[in-house]
Amino acid sequence: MAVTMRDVAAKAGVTPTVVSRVLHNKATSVRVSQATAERIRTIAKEMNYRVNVTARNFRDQQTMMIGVLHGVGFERQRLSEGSRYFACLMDGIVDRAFHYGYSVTFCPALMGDNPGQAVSDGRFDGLIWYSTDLTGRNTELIQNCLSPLVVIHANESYFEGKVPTVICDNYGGLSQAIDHLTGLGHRHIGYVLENRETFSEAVDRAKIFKDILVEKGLPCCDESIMLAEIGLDGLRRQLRETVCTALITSSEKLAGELLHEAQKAGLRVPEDLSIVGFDSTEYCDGLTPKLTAINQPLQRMGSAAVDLLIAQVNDLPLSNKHLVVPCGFDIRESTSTINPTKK
Amino acid sequence: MAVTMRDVAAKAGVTPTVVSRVLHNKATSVRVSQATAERIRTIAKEMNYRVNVTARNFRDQQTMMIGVLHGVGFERQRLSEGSRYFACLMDGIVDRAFHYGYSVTFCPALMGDNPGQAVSDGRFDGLIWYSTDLTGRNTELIQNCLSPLVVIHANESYFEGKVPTVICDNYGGLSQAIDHLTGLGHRHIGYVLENRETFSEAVDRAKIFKDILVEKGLPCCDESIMLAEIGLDGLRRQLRETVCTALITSSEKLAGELLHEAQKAGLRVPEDLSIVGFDSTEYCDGLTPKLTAINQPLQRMGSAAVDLLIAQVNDLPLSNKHLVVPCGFDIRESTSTINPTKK
DNA sequence: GTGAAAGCGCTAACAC
DNA sequence: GTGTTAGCGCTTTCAC
Repeated sequence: MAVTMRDVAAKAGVTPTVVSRVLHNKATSVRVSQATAERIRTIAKEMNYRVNVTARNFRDQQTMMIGVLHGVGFERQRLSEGSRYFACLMDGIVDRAFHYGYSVTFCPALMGDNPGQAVSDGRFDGLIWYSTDLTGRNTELIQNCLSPLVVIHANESYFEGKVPTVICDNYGGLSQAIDHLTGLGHRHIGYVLENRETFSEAVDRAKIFKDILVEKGLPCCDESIMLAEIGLDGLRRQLRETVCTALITSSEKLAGELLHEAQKAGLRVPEDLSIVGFDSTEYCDGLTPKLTAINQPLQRMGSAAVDLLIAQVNDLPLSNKHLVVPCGFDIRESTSTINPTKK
Repeated sequence: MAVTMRDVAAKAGVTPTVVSRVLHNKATSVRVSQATAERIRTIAKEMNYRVNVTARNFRDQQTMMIGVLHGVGFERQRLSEGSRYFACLMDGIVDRAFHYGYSVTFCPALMGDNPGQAVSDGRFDGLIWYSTDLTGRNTELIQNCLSPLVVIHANESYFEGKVPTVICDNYGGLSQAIDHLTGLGHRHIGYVLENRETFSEAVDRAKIFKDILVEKGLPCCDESIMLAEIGLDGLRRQLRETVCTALITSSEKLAGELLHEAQKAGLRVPEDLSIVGFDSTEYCDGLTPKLTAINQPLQRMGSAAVDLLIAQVNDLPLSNKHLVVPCGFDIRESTSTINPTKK
């Protein structure tokens, strides 16, 4: 097997303690003779000794690893297909974790149906929870978790302010989208979200959306909020029958599906219907037409979550443990003025 | 801190050994009285005991983790931008690793400039090396690595057959591309690769490409192989002056850049120039025109690498430790018959 | 300046 | 059926 410190010590005629001091002691007060130190270093090199980081971490009761999870009730997000939501988040998380010298791990126990053990057994110094579902079981898991953690897509009011959170400025993002659409002449604007009440932030955005409509004096009725029934006749019917001339969706993934369904239903986008997505990753550029979208700065949010997490792990003071990151707005091709020939 | 086995044992009036047996022993011959077992289980539950997986793994001298790295001399691949090359590989790796119960880790020590320590210090049970550079320093690193490993993008002949490898069938892939192009009437076909000799497989493909041209009796000259000088006048000059009516690139990333440069140089694709990429991820669908590409089955290659790795880690016999995965060919929009009006 | 001892949490081997 | 011992590799505390 691999050569250990004991082996080096034996060959150098000293104890492991000395070897440890020579090779790993942080600067101050090494108190080993030059000669011994030199000998040990030479021998270590000859024997090709490498410290066993796992053993050290075990002793130090740390792992230098961050775990990533989404809670239960969902499939793991794909990196290779569809929206780049998760890819953006991961790039942001990994960038920042590396900056601090931490690893980032995909763990089957964490991403399975029952992460209860893995979230608390010490195999991760901290966790980043990018949860779309902040109801029932997931709330419970988060609250009972023993490891330091940060939840992305939750705001301060979740978890009674006890758990650090990162979220984008949904109000600001939706406002920009609505202003853009009204600027193009739209007045009947709808919001479409996944037909699952467990998509917590999508639901929150619906509420915010309605508030903004009211504030701006735009028509706001039952029909302003649509639950997507992707792939079903229901959705196409909704699309054909709605009075809305423009729709904002809760995610770019949903916008992509909506776009597809609208086109299958014979609607032209943006001539007959303007669509605005949420997220605005490169995925939007690949759609036809390219998707105009509220820019949720996912990379920055991932990085910010790591900052919050590392501060927690190291007991650093946090001036604010609930981050709200501003949204941008990226105009592409899926929105336009209302076509007077509609219907 | 977290409650340990010792705590449970104390409360139950037994030794940790018994607790370990009751809670974790695999089925057979537990040899603990029903009563004791029940008592221990109850107490463990009450105390909310969770086994410390890190400690167990340390004792077992394993980590259940797979590390991913690309060797030195490159930046870490982005998941969120450009080609989905790395995203596909990762999805394939993670899928299969999870199937075996292994975690997959991005480790800064592994992805930095000097992975020498991390590749061998036991923090990973195995490594997946997706190396574009199989020259000098990286070859050395791979050969001196103490952890089990698999190299993606290397063929049997690298490392004297000692290191397990996964690669796509470059000959088959390039043949399909060339057949497709000749079928459209092209005879002068070029191959474009990154202008870096360290892109080992890109260089290998150039050789294979020329062999195929010769086999099929197509013109093959110095100009058949072009070194990309993306963003420089050089490339545009190459594009304008080449006799080639169709180009095959060593990667979809390069094809994307080439497409861009060609269009900036005033060439229409595919009317004036047909372009075929390599890889064929969703990235190809997002380009304009959509990129026709040789399909390197990256996800399957990632999964296959994990299979090879796990077999190695567990000392299972391997009938073949050099996998060659067949390529597909995806016709999209960037190839067509030769436009007689060219130039 | 160097060494001995102890312990991180767990489990396998070996008593009894 | 249960306990004792020992050790995975490392580092810190304390003694000399």
